Amino acid sequence: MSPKVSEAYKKEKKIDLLRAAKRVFINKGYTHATMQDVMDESGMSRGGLYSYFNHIDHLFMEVLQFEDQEDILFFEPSDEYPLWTQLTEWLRLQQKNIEGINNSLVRAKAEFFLTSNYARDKENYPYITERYDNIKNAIKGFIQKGIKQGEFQPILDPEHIVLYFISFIDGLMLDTFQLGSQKTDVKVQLTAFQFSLKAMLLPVGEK
Amino acid sequence: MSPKVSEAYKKEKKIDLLRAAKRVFINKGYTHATMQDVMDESGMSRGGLYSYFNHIDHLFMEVLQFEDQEDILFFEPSDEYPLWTQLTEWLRLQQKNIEGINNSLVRAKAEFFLTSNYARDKENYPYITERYDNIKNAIKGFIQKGIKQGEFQPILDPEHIVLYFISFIDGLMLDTFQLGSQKTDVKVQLTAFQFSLKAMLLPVGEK
DNA sequence: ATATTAAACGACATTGGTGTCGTTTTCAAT
DNA sequence: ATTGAAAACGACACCAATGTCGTTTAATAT
Repeated sequence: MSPKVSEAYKKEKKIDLLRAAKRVFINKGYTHATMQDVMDESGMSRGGLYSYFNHIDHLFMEVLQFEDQEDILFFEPSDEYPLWTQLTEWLRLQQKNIEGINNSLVRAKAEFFLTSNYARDKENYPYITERYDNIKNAIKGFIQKGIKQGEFQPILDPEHIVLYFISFIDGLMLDTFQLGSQKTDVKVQLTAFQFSLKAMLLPVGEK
Repeated sequence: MSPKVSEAYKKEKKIDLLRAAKRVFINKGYTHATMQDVMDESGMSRGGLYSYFNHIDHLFMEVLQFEDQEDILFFEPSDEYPLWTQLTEWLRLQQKNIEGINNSLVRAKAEFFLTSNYARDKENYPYITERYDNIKNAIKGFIQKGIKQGEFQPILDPEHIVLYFISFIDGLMLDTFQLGSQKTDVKVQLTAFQFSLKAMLLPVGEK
């Protein structure tokens, strides 16, 4: 009856595997990563690995969830600083983020979203859509808070600004991954974007 | 000595194959397309196909070149209309373009750029970089012409505006491919983008 | 110590695709 | 018609990766 090891042990082991898998996906991307790679990286045997994850898409999706928790938190508005300041701060952070894109899952994610049948089956796996909605709502909430506080006086529908926001960031990531950060000049693009945002949001107290 | 068929015949045959391949890549993307698919679609045998293209990356790159000729032409400025009018016209065209993204090579291209070793080997295959530079220069030339003619009075460095331009369009395409055009609301995003451009370029005679 | 149980192992059959190569077909020159 | 060249064919050997399953190992309860 009694299991050989504790639940905690299995949880730990699984997290080890996820970490190893993440390293593999960062190095090789999604398409070229194999279960064998994860076995090698983690030291786990074939049968062992398959007892935790029955195929690589499953594994990748678990890595994503493991990762995602952090991302949304970015757009929790704080009351300490003006929202516009928080926004520019966020953009500054993104610069570092995107410049270091080769050590992130960005490439693997893009590949996964483009190629995996799981990712592309919106009916049964609404993951991508939900993800998009989550980040959209986080940013929209942020802007709406700014409106309510009288800090922003947007010229365009906030919803539209948000969509535009996301497209730009996604495009910048994609291009930077492909061409390198000095080619795409991440910093100046983010400056141009900040300029656009200012023209759209008209934050008070900004010249 | 004499070849069995004319040069013209071989050229024709090759174009047939490229067309078939293009259909395959539009339907299946890059990663999931196989030489077998192209054989089926074109009716050509295995050996025959391989005598034209020795592997699928080669085939894809030829499809791209075949396709690319059109793309750059978009940004040949005409003297008939104000450049700003041409720009808004171009954006209007892009809307249709991006909304019909499922019948284009956009997905396959993105996959190829992300995953193919040929695409990612910048040293030996500078194709991507050249492509980016070409489109960049086309748009930059367009803007500079506007400056010279006194039609644009940009607030930011035109180079930066162009980089920003490309990122946004790429991001919009990617997101739209993944989520569908009603989800990303292509039209309003392009409107927002137009607004940004206006704020950056300050076209004369536009309120 | 011993028994029990499931975690971990790794050999194996299977799959899906690749690229080659000897053969067949077909066209055009004679 | 006959013949020679090369285009088109398709069987085949090969490879890389998958997922399974019977066996081994090791932690815990007794």
